Amino acid sequence: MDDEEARTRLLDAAEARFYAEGIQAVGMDRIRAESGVPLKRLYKLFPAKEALVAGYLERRDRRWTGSLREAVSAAPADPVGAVFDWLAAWFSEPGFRGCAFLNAYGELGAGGPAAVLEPVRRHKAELRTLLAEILPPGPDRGELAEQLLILVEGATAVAALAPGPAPARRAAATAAALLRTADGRAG
Amino acid sequence: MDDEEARTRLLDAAEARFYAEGIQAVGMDRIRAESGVPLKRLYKLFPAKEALVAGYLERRDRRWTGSLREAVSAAPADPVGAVFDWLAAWFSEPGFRGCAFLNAYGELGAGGPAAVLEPVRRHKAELRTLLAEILPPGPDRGELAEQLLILVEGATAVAALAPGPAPARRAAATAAALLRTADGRAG
DNA sequence: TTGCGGTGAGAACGATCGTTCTCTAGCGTT
DNA sequence: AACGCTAGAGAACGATCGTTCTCACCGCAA
Repeated sequence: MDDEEARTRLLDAAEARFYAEGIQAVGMDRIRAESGVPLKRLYKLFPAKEALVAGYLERRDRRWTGSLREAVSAAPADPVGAVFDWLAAWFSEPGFRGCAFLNAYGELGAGGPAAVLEPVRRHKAELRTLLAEILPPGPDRGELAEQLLILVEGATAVAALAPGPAPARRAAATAAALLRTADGRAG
Repeated sequence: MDDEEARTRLLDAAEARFYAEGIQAVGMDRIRAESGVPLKRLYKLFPAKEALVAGYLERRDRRWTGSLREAVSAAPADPVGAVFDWLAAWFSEPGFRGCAFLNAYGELGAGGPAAVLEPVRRHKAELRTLLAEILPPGPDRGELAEQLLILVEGATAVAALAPGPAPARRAAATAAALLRTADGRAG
């Protein structure tokens, strides 16, 4: 097992445990046991738990945002609908437990380590950008993107406590009403 | 200092620290130091940390829901608008850091102690009920309440990372669009 | 064969956690 | 004055945390 594979196994274990049980609730020894990577190597690749948490969030962000971006690209006729379809599938995955980034932020607080807070902020900035990109250009674009963001976050928060596609469907219906109204105002 | 006052001071300290820093990050000794209540009395009033956390969430739920309910009652002409005005004020409070219940749920996970999970679920059920009550009767009432809930949760989640009244204002505008559309469909 | 740098397994360390125990000081009753 | 009860202050306990250290073992250059 080379460093690359060890790194992957560590991040796999970290993501599974941190997301399911919370960050503080999972010790480094659990990561070692679940990944099969010796503690010494763990600390060579991630010099402290903080680095492992940051690595977990950064990799999850790349995968999450990349997957959403793919889904949007695959449906150029209705990118907004694609976002909520994608959310519905995500909410239905076994073990879904809300947004990993908001969970981490809620757990660590605003005074948490910068190496952890920064991926959280970057993740939300990327989501904001993506939502703006799928809206038609116009003076309301930024404002509408912010409103879409609220719908996405709201559906995710509601689904965190009651998993399933329903919150995504409801948010999609709300988004449709919102965009219809905006169209009316614009045209 | 009788038991009643000790209890209040303990819950005050617990709420301040747990909300600001997270539950696992705050030890019982910090609660003792901040409240001025001896450890022995603390454990007499709350036999374990779990009980203190449950007490914190339950009291916060009563205060939070009660305050929102008051604001709604005071504006019978526009109760939905009152909800988002109330949210805007909440988001602007110093130290605002999102929904205490979702933060606790995210931190403790679905496998957390029932004494903690139950107040979280009850809080969300109460909010759902309150939102349904302020909507005009009709076949869409339940569905609209769920959509309002998504807007409330979404605004709260967005404001958690960027405090201020803006997310509440945007959610209010979205709610207005939603209700206008629903009116059109109904009448 | 001898030495050596690096690795794995896991013990060890100091800190901190939730919780309990010890000891003492005060107070009301007789 | 002597007693028993309660409560405060804080030490103590066992567990667990993040992190480091020990030591035996390996592959490989001379």
